[in-house]
Amino acid sequence: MEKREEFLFPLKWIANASTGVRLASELRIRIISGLIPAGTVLSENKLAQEFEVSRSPIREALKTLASENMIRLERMGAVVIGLNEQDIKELYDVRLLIETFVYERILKIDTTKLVQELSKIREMMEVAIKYKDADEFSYQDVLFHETVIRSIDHSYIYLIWNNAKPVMESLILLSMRMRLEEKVDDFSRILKNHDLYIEAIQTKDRDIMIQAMHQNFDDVQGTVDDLWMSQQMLTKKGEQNQ
Amino acid sequence: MEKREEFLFPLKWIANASTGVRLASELRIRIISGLIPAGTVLSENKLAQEFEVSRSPIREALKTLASENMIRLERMGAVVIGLNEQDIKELYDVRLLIETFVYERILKIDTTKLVQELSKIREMMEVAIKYKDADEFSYQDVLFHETVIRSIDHSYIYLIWNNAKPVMESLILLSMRMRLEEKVDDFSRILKNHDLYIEAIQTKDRDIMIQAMHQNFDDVQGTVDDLWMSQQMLTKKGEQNQ
DNA sequence: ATAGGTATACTTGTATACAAGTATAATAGT
DNA sequence: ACTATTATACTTGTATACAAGTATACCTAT
Repeated sequence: MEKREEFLFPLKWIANASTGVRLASELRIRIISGLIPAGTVLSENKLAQEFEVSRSPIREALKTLASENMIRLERMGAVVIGLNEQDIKELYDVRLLIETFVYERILKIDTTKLVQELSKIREMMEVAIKYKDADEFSYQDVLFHETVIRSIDHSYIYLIWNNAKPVMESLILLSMRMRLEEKVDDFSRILKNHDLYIEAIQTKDRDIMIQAMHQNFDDVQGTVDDLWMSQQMLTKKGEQNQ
Repeated sequence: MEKREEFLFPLKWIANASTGVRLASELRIRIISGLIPAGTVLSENKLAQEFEVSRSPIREALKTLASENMIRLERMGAVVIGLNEQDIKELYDVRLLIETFVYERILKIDTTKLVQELSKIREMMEVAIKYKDADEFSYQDVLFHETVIRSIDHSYIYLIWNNAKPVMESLILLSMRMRLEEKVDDFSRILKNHDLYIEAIQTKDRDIMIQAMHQNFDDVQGTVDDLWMSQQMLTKKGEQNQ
């Protein structure tokens, strides 16, 4: 069997991280992309061989993925669960739930600094579009929402975010990569959506926030479609490499 | 230094679990109870010596605790964060958030079986009171809420629950142990509160659910007080054992 | 006395070794 | 042919070994 050295996850995002964290990121995105299909049984030993590391970081990665419901640790082997359409919708349920809660808190605090920070990120996103850098765009997109969530300084809400973030991040990443090739216009639409978010935070106008969230929610169907296409492409590519 | 073999966490709950999981449970409850105070720096080697195990399960436990925000993994040692009053309130924020979401979904499904299951758990709680078993009562209490949450079959909401559950469980456990000694009447009040939950689910009457959640929320202040007393007692006991 | 460097005793992260348990397959007996 | 048993090749969980890096304390030179 030919070894595949290609990594799906941006290496520079995890360059300083430990092997365990890096492995988790790579395995996660392979699972979400469908490159490792649901139902696959992962063995610690085989993974260790494949990635040429010991079982220690592999175990660490598998524990992480299990806590994200990406895999299910069983007696003999870790069974891949992955993400289906339903899961993605549920993931966005949670994000909507969190962000609604966060927004209610934001209404009570001074948002001057937050708005400034978000504006900066927004411009970063614009630059990312200009240079057609889907990875950078995704990074800034996730950072945008993380910044909003962190602003209310609520440790358990942030904990939930941290739990959902890796999956969210991979999902957005895959979606954006697809759109860059097929639906470039989507990027400016997403940018406008973020403008709306900023406006809602600045004006503290609930209606605008609802509108922003609604737009974001509508975009989920797109994400689902992109993921499906991404899976098709990757598996085809995989077959060619056989 | 004299070795303390006393375990705070009910051993029978984790008898079949791996060493790593057992250690996480015990360390968690020691941190929440204040027996291991915030700011303490935990070393993997020292913990391994203290519990007479290798570093492998210790590392596993520390990773788990870090994901629950109980500790913060740093370059040199794991720093204990613990729970302050604010954290507990935030934990209940999340629970309220989850349960509100869950209830909205429950309104749309058939609840016959759920109500029956909850009634069973309610009776278990009654038995636990009768035999003055605070641990059993806590177990059933947590199970009650978990059963409600699981009923809507939402993987990510359940994931959040699973992330918050261990801390919640330890918190309730400590609180119930205290109340058993000082405020026995609280138990019947909690039982009535659960009756209200069941009624709200059965009748699908939002007002009753709001009332039930409100009562539960009011109880948080009690939990905070109990925890504080529990911490006082345990640290005193600790000093005596020195 | 103080600044700078070095030795030392820690720390974590990863690799390897071993033990106990489980599924699979081959084999022996009927 | 089929069933039961045994051998084997896996699996995970835990212990230990090693490597690389970091803080502390001490020691030396000025």
